[in-house]
Amino acid sequence: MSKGTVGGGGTTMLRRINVASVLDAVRRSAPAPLRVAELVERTGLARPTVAQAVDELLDAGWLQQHGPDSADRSLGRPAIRVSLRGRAAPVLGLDVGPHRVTVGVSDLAGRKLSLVRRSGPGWSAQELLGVIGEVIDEALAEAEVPAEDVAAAVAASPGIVDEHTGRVQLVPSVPGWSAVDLIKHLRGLLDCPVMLDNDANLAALAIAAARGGTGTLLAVQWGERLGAGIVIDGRLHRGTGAAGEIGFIATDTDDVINPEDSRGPLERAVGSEAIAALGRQAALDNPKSRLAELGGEQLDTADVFAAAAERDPVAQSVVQQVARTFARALAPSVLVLDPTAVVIGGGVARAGAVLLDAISDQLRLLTLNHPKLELSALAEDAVVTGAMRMALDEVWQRKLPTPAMTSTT
Amino acid sequence: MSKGTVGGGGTTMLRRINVASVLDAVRRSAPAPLRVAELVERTGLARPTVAQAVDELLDAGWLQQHGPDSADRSLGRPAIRVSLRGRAAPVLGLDVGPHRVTVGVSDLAGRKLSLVRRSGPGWSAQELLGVIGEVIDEALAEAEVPAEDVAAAVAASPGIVDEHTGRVQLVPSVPGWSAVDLIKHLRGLLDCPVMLDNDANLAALAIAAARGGTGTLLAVQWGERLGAGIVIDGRLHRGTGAAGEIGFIATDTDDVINPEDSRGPLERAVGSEAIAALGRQAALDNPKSRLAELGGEQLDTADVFAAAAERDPVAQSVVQQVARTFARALAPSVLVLDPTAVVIGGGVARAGAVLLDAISDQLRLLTLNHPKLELSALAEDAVVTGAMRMALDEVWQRKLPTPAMTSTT
DNA sequence: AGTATTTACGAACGCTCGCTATCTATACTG
DNA sequence: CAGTATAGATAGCGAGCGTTCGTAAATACT
Repeated sequence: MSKGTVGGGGTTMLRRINVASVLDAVRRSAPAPLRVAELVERTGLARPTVAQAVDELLDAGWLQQHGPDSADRSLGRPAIRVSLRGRAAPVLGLDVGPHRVTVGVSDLAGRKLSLVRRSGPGWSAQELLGVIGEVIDEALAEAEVPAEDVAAAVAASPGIVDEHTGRVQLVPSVPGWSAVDLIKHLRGLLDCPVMLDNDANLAALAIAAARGGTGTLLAVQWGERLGAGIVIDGRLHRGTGAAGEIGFIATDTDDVINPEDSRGPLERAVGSEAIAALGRQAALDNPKSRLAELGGEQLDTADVFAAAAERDPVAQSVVQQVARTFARALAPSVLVLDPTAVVIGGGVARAGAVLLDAISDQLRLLTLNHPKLELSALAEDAVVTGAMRMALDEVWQRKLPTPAMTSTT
Repeated sequence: MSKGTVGGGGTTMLRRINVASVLDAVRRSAPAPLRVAELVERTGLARPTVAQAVDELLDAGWLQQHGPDSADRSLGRPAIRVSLRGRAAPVLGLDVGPHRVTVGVSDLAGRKLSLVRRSGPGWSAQELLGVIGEVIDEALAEAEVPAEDVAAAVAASPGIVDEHTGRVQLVPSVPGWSAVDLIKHLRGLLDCPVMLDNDANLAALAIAAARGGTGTLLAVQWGERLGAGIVIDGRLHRGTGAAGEIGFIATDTDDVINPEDSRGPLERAVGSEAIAALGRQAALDNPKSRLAELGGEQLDTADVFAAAAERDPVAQSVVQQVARTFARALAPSVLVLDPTAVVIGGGVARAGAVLLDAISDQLRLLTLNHPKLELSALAEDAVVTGAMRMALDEVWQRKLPTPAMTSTT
């Protein structure tokens, strides 16, 4: 450890700080271009200082110059305006699932340059690696970004991810997936920092970014499996690496976790598969119900919520039971975390208000401060958006304090 | 207009940064005095820079000069050594409870200057204010610190504390306490920044500081009531203000929270009062047990654990039941937070290994990553220590200009 | 159409600060 | 009592920021 926390030094360090300050100000107002005068205002620096910093950043390729805005009809000499040159450091986000691979490319300002999704009927681990490569190529081509320009990449994988080794534990559905070192594979393709994280974590990051502001967010991904991500003041909470694994919460007083089983008690109780099973049983018990009509033999999770929305009492009772189980499982965490909001995403979130209201009613009985309960607005793009978001954060964290290197492109 | 985001500026800002860097280095090695050469090493600055900074800090009273260490027999001219002058900014910590008021005074380096505790048989709100004033005076006198020198004060109160207004909700045992604006009262006495926080939060802060390092800590205070504090990488997690209220976790599938009741389900189930009641019932049912022998009519919580430690099966079964209820209540939060360690403090923590092992066994069945389970080493001083700690953090945060950019999103 | 006004860019000057290098001070060693 | 090793003080240099003044480019007014 050379220097402590506060990076001091000579005047060149001071200039770095000021350049970083200017760059940061531009980033904050992205994608709106800024005039130099505005930068002076926002950074509190003197004009020559800002001008010099802007020159340097233009040279290094971090900023791009705009012509005067024709719509801006103000008095005096028109100001030149600068904005982030997004292509300076495009980032890659991956969402790798057993049946679907999604790759997104985003520029430095957070603009989505491309998004490519490919579905398949359950790949093997080896096939999956091939598909990943193809989809990455496709997404980069569509975004017109050369592979060597990519500044950071983040991949989302289900299961519990070890932040450091990049290894994945507890993965369902893809045989041999935990043996694959996805990070190493991606490093071979990309030659840039590559990180791997839990899909629920990344979805939470995306949702938190979309909501904006500070506070604590508990973002639940509810599909066949259940996971959650926790974002506190914009930063992901990882714990020792397995934070947010709500799928393993016990629902019954006799439940215990079997480490061999890749699914946890709560997932078995209220995962989408379980909801469908409950619906089928209820339909069998009540053959004349709307639920039985709607679903027939291959009754689906969606059918349960559809029937409940039509006020079918049989379906409503199923939803009630699901909501109750879920709320009772989540309530302790809500009490302990006391989040600003709880957002539900994933396949089950399509159920809409029927489920949300039922959960909200139950949760109100079990918590002190009742957090806002919402459905995720990002739908299935949440994970890949969060992956890009994290990659962007990585780039900024590495580039902001030291924008010294002049990467001439 | 403040300086926006990142603190940049002229050379005077640079000097402030460097001075802060030096001060920070001294603080980190407190209470050990440092030679200038060591400061040069640690800060990475040049000697004249450090020397100038040290001069400035000596003038301002933040540092004090030591004579050469007679024990340090090294060659050459002996180095002058400097250390934090703790009296530069002493802080006050208060632990206000219904039956006991504790006030501690700490110097800038974290050394305890005085600790005064006064107990009484349940004060009214008005009496409590008077007692607080007296104990503060006493503690300040013992520490030989004039009241006007106090740089910050933090008070701990049970109940849920609103960080901003300083109002307290859900306070038991002290009639009219929630109507009192303790912060305002203390500001009248002290003329320095005053903050108020939950006692469990502050205890957690103290325990986290004692443990050191990073990671997530869940610190449970287990007495008649149950509360917990969460410390993530040294920083307290507050949520919207009521984080850590584990006492309100439901234990039964039919439990609901009654907002009128100041005690929650878990407190009613395994609070010290409840443990004693369980013990009494078990003793009645098994009059020949060691538990019944030990406890007699006014059987206490301590008796239950003592009998269990002597392997009395009746008492052990009570402990088992308590541990099981507690572990089942806490397990969801452990899954979600995935803490590095869970530390149990408060009166019940005196039970020792008997309880801890039982909880650990239960928790192992219900969680994925099993956190370290420990007893708090700080005993009853935890809360006031945490209060002083938070006051210190406040002082440092205000005094150290921190240009380490906190890139939040 | 010409002039005044407004706004912003650009360059020169002075100031502060930190770094390098040198010199002086002090105590232990032989 | 000289030699040596370590630490503290001092002068010169360079880098960067801030202030001030002059200049360029557009619009508004007469």
